[in-house]
Amino acid sequence: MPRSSNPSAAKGGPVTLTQVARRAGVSAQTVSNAINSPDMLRPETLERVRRAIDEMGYRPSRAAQTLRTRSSRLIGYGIQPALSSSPVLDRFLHALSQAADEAGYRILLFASPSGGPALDGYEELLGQHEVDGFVLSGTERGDPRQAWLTKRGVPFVGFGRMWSGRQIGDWVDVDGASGTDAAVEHLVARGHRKIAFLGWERGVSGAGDDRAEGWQRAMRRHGLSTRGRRGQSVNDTDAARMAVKPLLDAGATAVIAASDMLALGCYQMLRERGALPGRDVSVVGFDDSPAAELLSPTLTSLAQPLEEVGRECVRLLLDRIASPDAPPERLLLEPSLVVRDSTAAAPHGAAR
Amino acid sequence: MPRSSNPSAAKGGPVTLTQVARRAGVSAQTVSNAINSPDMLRPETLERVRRAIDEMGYRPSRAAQTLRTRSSRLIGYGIQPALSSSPVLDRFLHALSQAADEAGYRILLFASPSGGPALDGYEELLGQHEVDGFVLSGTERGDPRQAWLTKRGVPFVGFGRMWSGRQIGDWVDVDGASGTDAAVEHLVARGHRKIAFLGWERGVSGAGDDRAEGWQRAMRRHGLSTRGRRGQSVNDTDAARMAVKPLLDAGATAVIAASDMLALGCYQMLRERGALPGRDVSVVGFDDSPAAELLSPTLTSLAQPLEEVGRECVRLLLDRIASPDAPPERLLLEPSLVVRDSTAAAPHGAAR
DNA sequence: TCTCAGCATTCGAACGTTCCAAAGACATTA
DNA sequence: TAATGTCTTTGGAACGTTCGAATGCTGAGA
Repeated sequence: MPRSSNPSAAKGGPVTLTQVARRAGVSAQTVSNAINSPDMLRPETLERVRRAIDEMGYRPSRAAQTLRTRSSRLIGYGIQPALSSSPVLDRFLHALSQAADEAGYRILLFASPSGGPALDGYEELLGQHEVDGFVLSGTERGDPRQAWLTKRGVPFVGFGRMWSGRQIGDWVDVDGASGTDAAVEHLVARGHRKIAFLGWERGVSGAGDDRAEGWQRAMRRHGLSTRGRRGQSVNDTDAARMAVKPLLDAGATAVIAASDMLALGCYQMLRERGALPGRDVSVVGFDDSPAAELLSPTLTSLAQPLEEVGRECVRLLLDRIASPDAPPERLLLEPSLVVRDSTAAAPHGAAR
Repeated sequence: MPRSSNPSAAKGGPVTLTQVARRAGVSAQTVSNAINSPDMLRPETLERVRRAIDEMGYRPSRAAQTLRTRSSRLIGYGIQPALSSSPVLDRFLHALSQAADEAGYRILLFASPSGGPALDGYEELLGQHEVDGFVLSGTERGDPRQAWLTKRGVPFVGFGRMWSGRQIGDWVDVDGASGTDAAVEHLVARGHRKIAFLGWERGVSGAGDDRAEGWQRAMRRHGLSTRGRRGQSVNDTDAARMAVKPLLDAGATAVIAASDMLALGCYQMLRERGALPGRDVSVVGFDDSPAAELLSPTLTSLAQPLEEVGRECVRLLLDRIASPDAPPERLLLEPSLVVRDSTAAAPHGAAR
């Protein structure tokens, strides 16, 4: 017999444990056991209970479970207004939500006001015992949240490491340096030697410095000079356009940008000079934003493994909830280079 | 005495209603009343109870409230992978979350699989009585969710109207036609006559057809011809680049695009022809995505009032929860034209 | 036959809140 | 004084689940 489509709406309120128990001819506790520790039951009884559950379309009430077990199976996430306008956050949120679902948890959103993360929202969710833990993102320099949560013994995981001071708590992050390093490898393999880096100003963004660092170390490893090959700009196509100019003037045959937005600025300057990205100068972006695929020529970019980040955030958080005193766990994941049309072999004669 | 910073962590479990009652020298019920219907208490008693609540840092347990009142004060939102890659959704989510917070509700996320909205997630949340209602977005032609939810009597509000068949349930939407109409007005006031529209293919997107419609009616109102002024493209800068070419060849001095992405394609084609957006040809985008401000020249674009949409979604949903049988309410909000550098007076001599 | 495990199941209580009905306090009126 | 009414407060039960301890059942060993 197929499960009836919506028994609970048919009459009265929702189906309860006790009703299922009556139907299966067992006690309520046994039905509970059938769900939570099935191997405690005699196979025959289990089968009978399961049939009753199925026929009646029973679903345990989350509220009652939460009340009794003191665990809501909810993860709090403070959503910030997209000040950084990172194309990453909403994809991350989907990945996070999916990973949580698979673990039997859900994401509970609350609005974090703009202008620095306030702690009020966290306090309120905790006070009402609504969540079992938090996932933080958009962590800034001197972010107070980690210390605050640690002090109260609240489980949390950050997406993003601490960029200043000592590390606190668990986190998952993407290894930006390793990404730009791989981009250099990719370009070197295609004959490029004069590889420039276009990033943000030094010191304002930990992630930005990290990405520059990877480029630098890979260049050094190949014995290539980085002098005069590093440009700085704010995250704005026009500023990027200007910042990339001296790099091109110095003969760079490839540019690695710290974001797709910056890469777009490179595109504009190249167009102005009558040069074609890919054919004349190779360009690599960072984040693999939706635009990367839509630009023409399509943009080679470093994709953050957001699904994996989401999965690992959930895993680390659940581990932390299970054992609050275990040593902190930190995970650095590799971005992957998505090669598209904006990178190709170095123009002949420019190789050295 | 200031409220102690974290009483519940100090010792034992969280503070309960009964503990507060004991301290204030009243019954538990009275404390409950102090919170839910304060004017039932004698002012003197109320004051005493309030002090106790404050001193002990009491917060009601959401789980117990939910169990007793059968209302979780949670709103479900099925988050979809950003297939449309609309820059709108994460800003909407923040607005929604904020509006919900202000009404004492919260947003509960669940992952909706890609490739069409499946109903499983909705079923599961309902079965466990986790949410009081849903907010839908990314509604497509023939979306089954509205009918399904209506059949089970579940409150919901859509962000986006039904584009095919008859309207079902409450919704809030942005009046795209009114937006493009306003864009035409803006351009006409600056002397433009040959105003083209670059949209998506007819019939694939209700919102797209709507935006075209507004352009068309405004043109007609001003006695301007639309023949040969409408271009079609998929949402891709390269396709847009090609699609806008014949429009420019036909002498258009302004282009209204159905999305910022399409507008970016216009920029590219203009650059190729040595023309400058704003000075030579005016361009208007749609959605006011973060990129609009970062392009150079900055892009005039139609901004959706997302904060208002979020607020109204919550309001309509709560109304629906309060009175399930009230007639449906539908709201069409106006986008606002954000004027930047890509629109200016028509070049002299091209005015007619 | 009796005792002792081991297993499967059940019983009673508890989680923290709100609903409902009833009790108490107090002033007003007959 | 007793009856009536209004305003404030209280007691007991219930929401649906899981915890901990206790029960009944079965067969092995003495």
